Amino acid sequence: MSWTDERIATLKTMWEAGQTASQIAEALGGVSRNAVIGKAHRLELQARPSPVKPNDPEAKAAAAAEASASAAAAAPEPVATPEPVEVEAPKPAPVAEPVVAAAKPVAPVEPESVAEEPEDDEDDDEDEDEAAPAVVAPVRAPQPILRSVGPGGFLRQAPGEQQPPSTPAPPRRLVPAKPSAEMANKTSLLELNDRICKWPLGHPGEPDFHFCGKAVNPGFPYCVDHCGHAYQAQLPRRDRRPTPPLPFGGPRPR
DNA sequence: CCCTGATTCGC
DNA sequence: GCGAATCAGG
Repeated sequence: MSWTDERIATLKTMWEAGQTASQIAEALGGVSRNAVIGKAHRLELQARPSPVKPNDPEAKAAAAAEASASAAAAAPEPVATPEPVEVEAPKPAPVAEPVVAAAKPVAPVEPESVAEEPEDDEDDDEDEDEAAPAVVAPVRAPQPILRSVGPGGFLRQAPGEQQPPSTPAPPRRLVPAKPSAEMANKTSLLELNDRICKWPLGHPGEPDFHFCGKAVNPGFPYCVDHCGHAYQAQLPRRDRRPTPPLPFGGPRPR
């Protein structure tokens, strides 16, 4: 498999959405997790909290110098470091769980259809083109956004808990228009934002996979209807439904 | 063990 | 440029 534009776009999107390399690899198909990571680095996509990342430049330099034993000739070590600098930023571990993955790249689209955005480019905020069919914002999400609810695990989230999106007006990017009639009115991965329902419909990778796309129940990632599915009171074990509904329709035949 | 991402290095 | 092998933390 080669890195086509579509595949690269999917990689970028999913990587930035906080999907793990494994998930991305599986969604893309035909590539390994390593391939995804390698490609991501080559694309200079970067800086996802890594388990193994050394973030102390000093230590890193030292380690490097040590490792390359006789390599470097002159490496004047900056020994002067009066203040221990706290570089570490507290990073919330990605909670990416059964996160929804993969917008299957659809048919290539003709360039002219996404040519420009002529109108008044001034849209300093929430005046999103709600009804606008084609072009929407990027999935720039600081943290993994999508959570689903497993049969036993109920992810509760108080409305106040959710960070109000600190990026109200991310740089607007153009995404390909819906190339086919089937995809019209379907909300794709590329169109998710903070105020539309992210409830997945269908299965990732399938042609008609899309998201609910209705307006969210404020403070939640889903619309009111789907919040009803996602957040349920914990029932006593014996009273629980024998087959708790899975958000994605359960395991898929492989 | 499993997972994760980073890095290296032969191709 | 690509990705398997390897490393290393959780």
